[in-house]
Amino acid sequence: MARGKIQMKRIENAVHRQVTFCKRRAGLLKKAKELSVLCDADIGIMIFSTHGKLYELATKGTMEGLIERYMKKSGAAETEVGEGNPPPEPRKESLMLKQEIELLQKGLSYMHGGRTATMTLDELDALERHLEIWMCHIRTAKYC
Amino acid sequence: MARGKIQMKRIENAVHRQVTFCKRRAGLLKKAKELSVLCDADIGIMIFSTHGKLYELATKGTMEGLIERYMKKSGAAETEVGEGNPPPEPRKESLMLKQEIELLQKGLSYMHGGRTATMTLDELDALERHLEIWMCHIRTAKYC
DNA sequence: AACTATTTATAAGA
DNA sequence: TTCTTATAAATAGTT
Repeated sequence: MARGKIQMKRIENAVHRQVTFCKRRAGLLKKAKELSVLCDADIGIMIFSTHGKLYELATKGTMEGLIERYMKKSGAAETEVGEGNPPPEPRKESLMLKQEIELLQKGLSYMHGGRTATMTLDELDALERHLEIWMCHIRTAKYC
Repeated sequence: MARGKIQMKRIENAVHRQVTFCKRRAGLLKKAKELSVLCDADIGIMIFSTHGKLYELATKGTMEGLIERYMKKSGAAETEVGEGNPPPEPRKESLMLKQEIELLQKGLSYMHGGRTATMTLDELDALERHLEIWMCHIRTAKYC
């Protein structure tokens, strides 16, 4: 964009690439802040460099807050889609789903929280069985 | 930036603001794509308009994938919360739990419903990784 | 890190 | 909304 245009492909020279990364990253974040101020928008940006370093911007609140907002948006869309296509036995299926999710939630909080939840051996067995089945399904789905 | 510069503050005229939002949003996303290509970076952008509409960009994989990566980088809260680790920050922990449950719900409806939900390969991979970790935890819990 | 010649983005107008 | 264009801003190559 100056002293000659450049090809839109990965810059091979590593030094060159690093310099451009710094400059353009600064430019991008500046533009984002401007857009946020001018148009009253909330913007979150995550940039992972080639070597995994993270650069971030959240123009309002924290990135976590924006991520939560994002999850709600995309989650709501999924629920709508799911309800739009009624599967074979909706009532039974949703009941089973609910139970499985309940079990898993308990399992997750057990694992994460450590001491905040307790599970009986029966529940642990049930969860393990479920996990095995789920994993089996996942692997089938992946390779089909 | 043309035909006169503008003040860096919220544009009061609503029509004006909307036009600028469209133009600059497009500009920002273009710049992000360029940075991603030129410098081999992975970038996620979330833009919430004044009225809550979401615009997003993920230059690699899905936004969920980038969010997961973000959580790992920024949070001490790893997916593998071992007994030895100190308790993670409560806010981050609950956010991660929420994300994991959301992922699993999607996975469950995918398996049960068959065609009601679709999952990307990235999401399937993520779910499989989670299931493996969960199963490992379960087995540890059972025999201790 | 600073400097500019150019390219790119865009504010205002049509 | 889309196009045009004068001008502001960003930046590639250089020092």
